[in-house]
Amino acid sequence: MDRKLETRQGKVLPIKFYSRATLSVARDLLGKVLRVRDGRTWRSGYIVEDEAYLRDDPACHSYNGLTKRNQSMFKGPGTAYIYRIHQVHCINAVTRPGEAVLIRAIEPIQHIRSSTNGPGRLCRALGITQDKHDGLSFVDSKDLQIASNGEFAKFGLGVSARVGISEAIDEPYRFYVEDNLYLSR
DNA sequence: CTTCAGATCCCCT
DNA sequence: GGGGATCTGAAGA
Repeated sequence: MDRKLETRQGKVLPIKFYSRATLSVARDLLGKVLRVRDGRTWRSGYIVEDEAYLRDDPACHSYNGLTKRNQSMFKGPGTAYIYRIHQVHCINAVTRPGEAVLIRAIEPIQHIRSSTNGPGRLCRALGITQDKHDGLSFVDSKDLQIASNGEFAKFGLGVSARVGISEAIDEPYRFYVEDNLYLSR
């Protein structure tokens, strides 16, 4: 990997970053680097769209408590929660117990070969699967990380209702980088 | 441009 | 047995 790309990788976010109010974490994840190991290098992109899911939130997978599927949501701040829906994988960053941020779109940085606008598509582009990555820690894992490199340009913060849910459909818990070219839809 | 059905299977009730 | 934090392609306005 050349030096310029090395620099662009940035520093892994500490567990402290995730141990905060989920809405704050969702806002602050915009512009951070999501990366997945691909041999000697990374597949990576800037997070440009995400959604918060809270504990007392009918749209949240943990709303009815701990189950087999959502157990990663209770493994602590900075855990990756990956679930499948309709043959597609989606990735979340866990914050407080039972709360998480769904990553919905990334702007490609490195080794991205297919579209990344949408939670299912970005997981496919990065090679993220439930089998390989569910329950890993973004803080400790050598294969799955979120980092800050300080290079993402200043941006306007967009806020809207969440996408694709049938409960709590009006809550303004979706955050995105205004005018970014890689948003979903 | 927008809406809508279908795919397809794992998880939960 | 029913539905889903999705995606795609087809049809309509």
